[in-house]
Amino acid sequence: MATIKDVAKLAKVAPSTVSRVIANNPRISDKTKERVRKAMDELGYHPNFIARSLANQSTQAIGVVIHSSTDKAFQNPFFPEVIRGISKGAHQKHYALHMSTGETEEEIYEGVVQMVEGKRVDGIIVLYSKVDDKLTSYLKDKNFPFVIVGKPFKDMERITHVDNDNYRAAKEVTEHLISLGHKEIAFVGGNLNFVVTIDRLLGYEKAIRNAGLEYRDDYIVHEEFLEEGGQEAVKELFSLKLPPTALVVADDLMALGVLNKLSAMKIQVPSDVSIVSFNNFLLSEIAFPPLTTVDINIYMLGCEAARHIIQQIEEPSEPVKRVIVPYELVIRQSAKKHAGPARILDLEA
Amino acid sequence: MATIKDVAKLAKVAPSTVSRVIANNPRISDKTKERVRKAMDELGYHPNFIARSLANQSTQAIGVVIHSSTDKAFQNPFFPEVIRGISKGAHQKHYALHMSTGETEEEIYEGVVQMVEGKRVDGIIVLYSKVDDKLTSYLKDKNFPFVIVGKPFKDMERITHVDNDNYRAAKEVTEHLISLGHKEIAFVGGNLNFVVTIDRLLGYEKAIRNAGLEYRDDYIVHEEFLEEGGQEAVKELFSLKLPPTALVVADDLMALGVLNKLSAMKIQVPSDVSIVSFNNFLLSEIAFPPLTTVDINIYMLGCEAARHIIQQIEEPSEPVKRVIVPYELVIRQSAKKHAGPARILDLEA
DNA sequence: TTGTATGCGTTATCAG
DNA sequence: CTGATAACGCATACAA
Repeated sequence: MATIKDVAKLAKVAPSTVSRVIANNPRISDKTKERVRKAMDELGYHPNFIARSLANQSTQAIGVVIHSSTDKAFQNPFFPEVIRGISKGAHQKHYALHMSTGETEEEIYEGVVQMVEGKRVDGIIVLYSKVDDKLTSYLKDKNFPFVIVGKPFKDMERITHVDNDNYRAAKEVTEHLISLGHKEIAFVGGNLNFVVTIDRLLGYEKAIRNAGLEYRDDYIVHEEFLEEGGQEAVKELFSLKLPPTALVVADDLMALGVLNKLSAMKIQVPSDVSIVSFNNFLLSEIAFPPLTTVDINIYMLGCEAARHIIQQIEEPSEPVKRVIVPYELVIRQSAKKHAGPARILDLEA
Repeated sequence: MATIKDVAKLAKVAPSTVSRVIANNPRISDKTKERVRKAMDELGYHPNFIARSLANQSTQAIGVVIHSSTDKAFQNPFFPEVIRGISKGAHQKHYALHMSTGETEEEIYEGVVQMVEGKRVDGIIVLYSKVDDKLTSYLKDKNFPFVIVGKPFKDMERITHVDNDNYRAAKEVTEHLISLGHKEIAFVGGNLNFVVTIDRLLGYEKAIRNAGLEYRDDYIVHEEFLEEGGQEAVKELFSLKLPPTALVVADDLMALGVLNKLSAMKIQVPSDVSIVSFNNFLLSEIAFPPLTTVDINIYMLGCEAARHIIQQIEEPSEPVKRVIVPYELVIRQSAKKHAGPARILDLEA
């Protein structure tokens, strides 16, 4: 394989000159540039990235960290979509992606330490945010460039992150349900260790309280995924003396699970119960009924994360930033005006 | 940051000795090993991966190539699941993953060339297989280690690949439908440029012909995704003089789209029409009705791909291999015995 | 069993 | 504008 020296020899210049041609250094005459370039393709020369990285102390690669791959939620389409966004942002600046996953939390932590200490990446994007995360603390202590997709559990003003305003989105979506005449609104969320779940729950609560509705603990359900356990959860929700007429579900995939259980229980959506959820995956459009959902713009989340980590890498003095990606309520057919008993109550009032 | 020299100095040995300790070279006395190790953690030393790569001519990283990220199919859960498998296989052997994506086909091709020529990876896993693929030819010509997930379009016996027997799976699943009494069976597939689509179509055809049923062109529909266009496709299928009573759908996500259109058209699954599909995503279980589908074991597909590319990297004389991952027909509720007019025909016969 | 010297392919510093 | 030369951090052949 041709090296810089071979090119130098063929073009009858010094290796350093070739290096400068690669960098398109303006202090090289056009004539020699020409000559060197000719030699380069004559030899099919491509610079060795590893050698360059060593000399440069920069890899042009950004590390991507995802939570444990054993997690069922891993099959969530959030992942490919955010990667797609990251790729876009990274590609523009000629950065590549580097991943080191593991099964256990400890394994992934070790993997990240390896990539940081081993200098395999210039910066890191953490694709989740959870309570008391060891990794975040490590990165912060090391003062290694990183950004979080989501809201940091702590040190928010000291960690660059890109997030949606999940609190407001949840509030808004709940208010949407309220404006539709619903009063019995339940919340079906995911793992409370993730900050996003907390935010959405809080937004839901705020809307409920603002509207003067009762905030009931038995209307709050948390499930990793709507399989066995979740089945029970939904069943319980609808065996309450006062079952909900509407559901705020934390994620489209979960909403799909809810839809399934409901169908099995002969409960119709949206005529018997309305559902709104989050994320707007491709599948939320092809669900039946198509889901009314909050489009959180996952692609942009990824793209911005990439742009900002690169900014931080290339300009270390860059201040900490909080990037809020806009969301949009996409009205489809899973939520509609409440037309049950509660309405009658309305008329009586 | 501490280097090997600092450790050497502190432990009062030569740098080369430290290097040998890292490699756990048996020719170093336990006593000095001890001393060096102590120095290592005293300094918080971690080897520099880049430097090591340069000296070694090996990066311990494997490149992962996915098809154009603009593709809608990118949101397909196949992706995270196969990555999960790859991670598993790679992690065991201490390999990391490297990705370089692009929007256009040309961009991703260039990205791969960069990672190959730039020596950023030791081998490559190509996560798709399509007709006349430029990339495959390049890798083959370069004689660079790579494996394909799927069946190579050509040079099958000269390219290591891991695949399902999609032909047989499709045949079997079609026969399942036939055994259920269906005679009007349509095929809803994806892009015919992908070998997997071709294989599944062929298996379907074989089963149809074996059973002495008519192979009808108007029963074959191809859609990227069941959005606008697909809506039409399904509609047309069911406006035929003799509409199908069962559908073989090439992918669960598409099946979900079909389910949606059918619901909208008031066609019931499985009472009016049966559906079987492929992949067994998480969502196929939570669809309504839960999908009868072929579990192609995506995780194992990824895991085996990783294992074999690593084998090929570490043992270049390793022969070309064809790895067939088993599939399994998962019977759920989207397909059942045919009980319509065709049955009456049976009785008449 | 350990140390010395050299190379991996670039970039950067300093002369000229 | 261009050429030597020294890093970058580690591995390894050869010596001892």
